[in-house]
Amino acid sequence: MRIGDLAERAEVTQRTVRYYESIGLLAPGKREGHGHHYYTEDTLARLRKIDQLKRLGLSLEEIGEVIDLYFTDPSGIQPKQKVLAILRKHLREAESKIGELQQFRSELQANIERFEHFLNEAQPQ
Amino acid sequence: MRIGDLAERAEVTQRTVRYYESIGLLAPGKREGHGHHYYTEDTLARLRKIDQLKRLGLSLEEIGEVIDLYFTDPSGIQPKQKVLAILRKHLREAESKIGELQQFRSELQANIERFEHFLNEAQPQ
DNA sequence: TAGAAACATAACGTGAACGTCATATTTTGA
DNA sequence: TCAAAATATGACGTTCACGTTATGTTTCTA
Repeated sequence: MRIGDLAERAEVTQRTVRYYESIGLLAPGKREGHGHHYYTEDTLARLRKIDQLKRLGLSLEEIGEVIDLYFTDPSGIQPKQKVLAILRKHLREAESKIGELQQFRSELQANIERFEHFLNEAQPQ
Repeated sequence: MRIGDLAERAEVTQRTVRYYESIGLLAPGKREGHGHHYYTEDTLARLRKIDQLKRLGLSLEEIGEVIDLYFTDPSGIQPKQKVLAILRKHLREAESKIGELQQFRSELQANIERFEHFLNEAQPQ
């Protein structure tokens, strides 16, 4: 199939397909000479796997580190272990961000109180 | 004074001064003809006020919305009220982000458990 | 009155994942 | 066979606050 069909079936834009090709996430479709690119069902499966991993919150770079395993490890264990490690890292990062935001929030609250206090002094009543 | 002194006393780079001028946060220093720009203590005070507001977490755009009040309202009440409104908005945004991150964290935890479960089934022992 | 120091201005780079033209070529359908 | 549809390729835009060259001009100092 050509890029139009591929993109439609994968529910992405043609731009996305080309972008993935440009960053090496997807092999460019084969072609004869300088004509159009032709893709197979394998490319479609790969695009769908990419989307699935994106929905888990992986970046394209992280997806690039695991995607090949999905198509080389027949047991499916290796890719899942790697994804698991990435998810655990994300969990740590999320918890760290939550902590930072909570810190930021309490600083904000303190500053708000300072301003409120000042304005109450300046404008009694 | 010229930009070198100004930047040094304000503890910013010359690039920062010029950037602020380019986005209208700072009036360009006066000059005669095509020579150098000359600044006064007022500019220095303005840069210090900008820095102070940055440390409260305001973006340059938000600072642009309040900075003039600091130099036109002698009571200082108006700018503080506006900053207070912005800080309250930041507080709401921070709380919202915390909520989203907590949601994200629990989704991550659920996914991690799924993966762990699968891997335990596949590789008993 | 040079050479040095300071300054002015322009322009690209940073990060992620594409969106959105613009232009040129290929393939298809009548 | 010729126009229309699809595709290929390139390049700029998006967010924020500047950092970092690069090149040319002005001011200062010995």
